[in-house]
Amino acid sequence: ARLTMPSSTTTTDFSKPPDANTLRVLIATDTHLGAHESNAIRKDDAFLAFEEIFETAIAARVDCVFLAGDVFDINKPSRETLVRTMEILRKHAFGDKPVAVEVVSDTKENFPSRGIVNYEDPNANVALPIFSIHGNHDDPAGEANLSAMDILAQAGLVNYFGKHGLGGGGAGRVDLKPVLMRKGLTKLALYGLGYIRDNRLHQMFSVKGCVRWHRPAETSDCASSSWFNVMLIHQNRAAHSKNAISDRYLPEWLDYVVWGHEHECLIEPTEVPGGFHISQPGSSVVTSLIEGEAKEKKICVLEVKADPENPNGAPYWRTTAIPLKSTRPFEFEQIALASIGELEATDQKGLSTYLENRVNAMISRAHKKARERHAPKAFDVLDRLNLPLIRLRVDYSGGFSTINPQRFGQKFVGKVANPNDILLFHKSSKKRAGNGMDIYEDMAQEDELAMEEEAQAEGLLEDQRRIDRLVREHLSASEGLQLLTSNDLSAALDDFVNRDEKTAIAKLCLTRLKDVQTSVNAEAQNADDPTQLMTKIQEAVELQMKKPTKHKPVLEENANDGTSAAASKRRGRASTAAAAADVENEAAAANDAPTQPPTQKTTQKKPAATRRAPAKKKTPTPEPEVISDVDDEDEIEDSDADVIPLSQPVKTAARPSRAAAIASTRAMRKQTPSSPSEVPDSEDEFDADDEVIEASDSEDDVGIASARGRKRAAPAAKKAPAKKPRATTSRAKAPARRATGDDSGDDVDDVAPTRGRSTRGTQNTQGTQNTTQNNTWGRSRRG
DNA sequence: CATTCGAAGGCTAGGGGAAC
DNA sequence: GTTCCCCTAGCCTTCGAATG
Repeated sequence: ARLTMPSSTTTTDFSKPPDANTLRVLIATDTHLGAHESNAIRKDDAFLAFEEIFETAIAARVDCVFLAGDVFDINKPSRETLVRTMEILRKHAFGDKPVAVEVVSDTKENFPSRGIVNYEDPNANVALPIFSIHGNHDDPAGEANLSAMDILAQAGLVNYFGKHGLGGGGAGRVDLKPVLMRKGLTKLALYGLGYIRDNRLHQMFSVKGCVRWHRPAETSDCASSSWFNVMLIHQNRAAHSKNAISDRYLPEWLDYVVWGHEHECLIEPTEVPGGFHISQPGSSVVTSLIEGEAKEKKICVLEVKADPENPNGAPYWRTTAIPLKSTRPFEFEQIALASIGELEATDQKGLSTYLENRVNAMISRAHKKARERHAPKAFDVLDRLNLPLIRLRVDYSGGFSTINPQRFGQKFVGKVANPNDILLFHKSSKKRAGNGMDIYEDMAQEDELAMEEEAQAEGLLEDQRRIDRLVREHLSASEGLQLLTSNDLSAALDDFVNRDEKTAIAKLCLTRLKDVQTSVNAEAQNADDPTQLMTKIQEAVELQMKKPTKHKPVLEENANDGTSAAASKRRGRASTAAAAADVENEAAAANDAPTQPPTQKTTQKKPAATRRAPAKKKTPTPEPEVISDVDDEDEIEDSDADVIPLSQPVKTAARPSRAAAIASTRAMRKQTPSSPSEVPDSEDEFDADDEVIEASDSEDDVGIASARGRKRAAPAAKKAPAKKPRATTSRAKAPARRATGDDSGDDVDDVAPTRGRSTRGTQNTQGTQNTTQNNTWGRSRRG
C-alpha cells in the first residue's frame, strides 16, 4: 500500500538537524514514572529510562516528542515522583533553541485546559514541545476530572491532549480534533485519544456518531491527503481482553498509529491491510515479570517530509527504532520440571540445585547482554546493569513439589534485583490431566469450582435483576418517578453498588435536573399565558422523561453489537421518532431509527485495494455545525461516515510569535500597566479562510524559526557548538556498541532489529518497510 | 507480683479486580 | 489466561492497664 523511495541521506544520522521541510518526532510510551517506588533497588529505573528518552530526543535533534500515555505509574503520583518528573522535563523541554514546528489548529480546542500550546506561553521558555495523552494509570479522576498530566501541562512542561468529556448522552461521544502541525511544507495532523475504559470505547465505536473524526478540509490549495495523520491511542490491543480495541475501528485514512498501553515492544510499524501502520513502542521500564517485557525496550524517531515537487501530495515518512540502554536487564525463562530427565519428583535437594544452576546461567546471560550494550566500565559501575531482573517460571506438574521462592531467593541477594520472586511455580492443566492418578480428583475439583462460579455468576445476575425489578415495581408507578426514568435509576444503582461509584446517583440526579431545566426554559419562553406555560412545561418534562438513558441499561448484553436494540436506540437518538418511543420499548425505537433519511450521502465500504482518501469523496463543508447531522447516518460500520471536515482551522501569522509575545510581556512589565490588547488577539485571525494556507506554505522554515526565536537568535547560534558534542557522543555510541557486542554480526540489530524485515528490498513485495536501516521513505499511494 | 484482658500492630493467605 | 496489587480477615505477638 506504500510506495518507497530512496532517502536523500545515506545513513540514519541524527547528528544533523532535520531539514526545513522534515518534521522529526521522537515517540515513546508507558514510561510509568514512580513504578516500584518502594523498592530500593528498582525505584530509579523508570526515571533513568525517562531521562534517556529525552537525552535521545535532544541528541537526535527532534522537533517534538509524542508520548502515548501512562507517563506516570499511578493515578496520584507521590510528591517525589512528581518532582523528579518535572525536574527531568524542565531540564530537557526548556531552553533557548527555537521551536521549528508550528501548531496551526485551534489550540483552545486541542488543549482546553491551557488554551495554548506551551511554546507560545510567554512565561515558559520551551525548546522541545512534548505532546502527550493520558493512559489508564494516569487517567483523569475526581470531581474536576484532572489527571497528573494536567499538573505537567499547567507547569508548561507538556501539551496534554486527548482528554475527552464523553458527553452527548447514550454511549457517550468523542470528537477527535487533531493538533495540526506544520514545519515548512510538511503538515502533520496529530490525533489523540487518552485511555477510556475498554467496554465504553468499544460501545462508542459500535454506535454511529459516537466517535467523530475531524479532518482538515479539502481546499484547492491544500489537499486533505497532504496531511500526515498520526494517532496516539492507549487501549488494550491484545486478544486477551474481550473488549480489546481492534484496529478495524480506526479509519484507514490514518497513516501512523502509536499504540500505547501494551508493554511488549513491537515498535516496528506493521501495516493494517490496505490502511495505516501501527507501531507499539511498549513500556520503557519493566513493570511485570512476564515474557513480553523481557524484550529489548525501544523508542523510535518518526520523520515526515512533504514532497518538495508536489507539496500537496502525500508526504514521505520513515521510522528509526532506537534501543534504550539504561533499562535494567531482564531474563525470562519457563521450564516444565516433568520434561527434565535428570530430575526426580522426590529429590527436593536435586530440584533446588537444578533451579539454582538455571538461575545462575540466566544471570550470566543477562550480564553478557548488558556488557554488549555498554562499556565494561559502565557495567561495573551501574548497579542496575549488574543486578538484572530474573524470572524463572516453573511448571511443577507431574508430582513435583514447590520450594519456597523467598528462601530460594536468599542465595541471590546482591546478585539480582528481585531476589524474592525469581521463581514462579504453576501447574499446567494439560499436564495435570495427563497425570493418571490425579485426573479424577482434579476433574471433580474443577466441576465443583465451575458449579460454584456458575452459582456465583447467577447470583450476581440475579442481584442485578432484582435491583432492576425493585426499581420498576416501586418507583415506576404513576407517581413514583417524575424526573428520573427507571432505567436511569437502575443503572445508577448498579454503578453505586457494583462499581463502587459513590456519586453515581447524585450525578444522575444533577444531570437529569439540568436537562429538564434547560428543556423547560426553552419551552417556557414560547408560552404566552400561564395556562399555556403550564402545558408547555408539562410537555417539556414529559419529553425529557422519554429521552433515552444516559446509562447503559442494566443487564444489557452484546453491548458491543451495534445492531442490538439498545445500540439502535442510541443510534437513533437524534430522531424524534426514537425520542418519542417509550424507553422501555427498545425494539420500537430500533425500528424507527433506520427510517431516518441520511442527510449526507453514505459511503459504502469498499475493498481495501480500491479505497481512496475519503476526503476526496466528500464535499468540503465550511460549517462545523454540520457535525450533528452525522448521527442520522445509518452506516455503522463505515468509519468514514464519522469523518467531519474541520472548517479551515489552519492559520499562520494569526498567533503572536513567541518572541513577539515575550517582547510584549517584557514591555508590559517595564512600562506602567498598559492595556492587554497589546498582545494581538488571535481570535479574529482564527476564522482565516483559504488564502491562509497558501500564505502558510509560502512561509519557509527559516521564517518560522527566525520569527519565533528572533530575540534568541544569537544565543541559539552560540549554543549550537555546545550541543554538538552531545549529539556526536550519542552517535558514537552505536559504532562502539557494534564493536563490543556484535553477536549477530548485523548492525541492523543495533539500530532497529528487523524480525525478517530487511534492507534487501523486501519492502517492495511486502510494502510495509519503513525502517531505519534501509533509509527508505514510505508514502501513501493516495495523493 | 502474677494473671488476665484488650488494644494495637505485624504477618499471612486468600479474594477480587485491574493490568497486560 | 496469567500476573500483580490491594484489601480484608484471621491469627499471632507484644504491650500496657486493670484486677486479684
